[in-house]
Amino acid sequence: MKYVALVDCNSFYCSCEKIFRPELRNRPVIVLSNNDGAAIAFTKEAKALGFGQMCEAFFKIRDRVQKHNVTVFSSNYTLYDDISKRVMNVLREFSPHVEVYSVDEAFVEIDAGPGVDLEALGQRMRLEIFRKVGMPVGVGISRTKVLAKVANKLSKKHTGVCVLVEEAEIDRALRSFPVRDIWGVGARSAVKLNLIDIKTAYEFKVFDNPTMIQKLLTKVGREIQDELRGINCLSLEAPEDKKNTGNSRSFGYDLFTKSELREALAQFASNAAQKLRNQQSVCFSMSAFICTNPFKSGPQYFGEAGVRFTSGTSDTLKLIAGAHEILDEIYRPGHGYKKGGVLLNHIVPKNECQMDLFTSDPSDNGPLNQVVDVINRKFGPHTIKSAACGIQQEWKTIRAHVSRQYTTEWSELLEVEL
DNA sequence: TCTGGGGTCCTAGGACCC
DNA sequence: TCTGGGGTCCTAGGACCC
Repeated sequence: MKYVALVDCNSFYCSCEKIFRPELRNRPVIVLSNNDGAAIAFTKEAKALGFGQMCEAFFKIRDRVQKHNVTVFSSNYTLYDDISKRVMNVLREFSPHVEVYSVDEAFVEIDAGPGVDLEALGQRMRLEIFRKVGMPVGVGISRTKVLAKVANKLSKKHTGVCVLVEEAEIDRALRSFPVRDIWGVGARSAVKLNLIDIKTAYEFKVFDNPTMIQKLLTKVGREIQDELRGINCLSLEAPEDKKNTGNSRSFGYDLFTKSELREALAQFASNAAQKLRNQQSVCFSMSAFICTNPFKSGPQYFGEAGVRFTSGTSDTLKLIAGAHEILDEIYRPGHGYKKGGVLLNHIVPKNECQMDLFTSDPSDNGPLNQVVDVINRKFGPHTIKSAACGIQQEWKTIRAHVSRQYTTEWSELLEVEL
């Protein structure tokens, strides 16, 4: 019999920070977004103090944070990515079929004979992950992905593991489970369902009018309904190459000059190009945008445009040139720009790339990009880069409370006093 | 002063083809 | 007054996820 487990890390970003700061055990911790702008992750101790509203502006809660002596971190994605990889590797010891769904959660296919104690299996997963990585997780086990998500949510209230396999126990759980909390049912869909008097997951499960569900929630909604009934519609997926990718950031302060924006967009284009090369792909078009700060009063501006390439490319220099071409088109003097970004579209694997009639080699600047990648992999990102990205990068994101690269930089390893 | 970043999928409608 | 029928591809927009 096949089951699916959803394993997700508790307060993932905060828990990553706490691994290396044992004195913070049972203490309130908050992690901030890029630019230290908003609070995005909270430990349960922080939530108990009344924090926990996702994306709340940091400046609005700063006083309360100090008053309650909450420890604050800037986000340290290098660290979080590395811890994430370690957690996923432990899960692979339990099953060959692991779908990494996000940085902090994964679906695990479990092939278990009758009589296997799923509860005990879930507990073993928790223990192993905590022992090997130091990360607390919750485990939900059921028959479909959607049900495993439900079980996972309930696991937080229990012992960290929740198994929903028997029809009767599934129904009991669904009866007190709001539709809005179902994976895939967002705010909009929940309103539509409430309007036809469907408030709980159980009412959704037994609502027998597929045409109506199709009309209200499209095919997506119908599949969720089937999954609630124990019918597998969403199988575990192998990781696929990204179909779109990009890089965007808020700036540390408002940018007014074109030259600053040129630097920033060059950096975003470089980062995006790097992602593309990491997955052995090329893109045929790109777009870029710059915009003003929507939280400020006064005239707003959002400028966006795109360029196409006659042949697929993942060349940093070509993408930087593309970003600059777009900037010439969309830049309007006089505005203070708060954010910008670069998006790469029409991505295909390099070896399936259609060549154009006039270019003999699709890997433009191939050797140059290759050697740049090798150097940066060995000596750290940004060791070598295009001068267009600037040296000082004054526009860069503010990270006043960032922790060390404990696991990815020799110079920042944890020191232990004996 | 200060307000995140990066994705996926589905559908409707327009452009275009014969 | 009356103006074909059948198809594909692309894009924008909506909704959702973490």
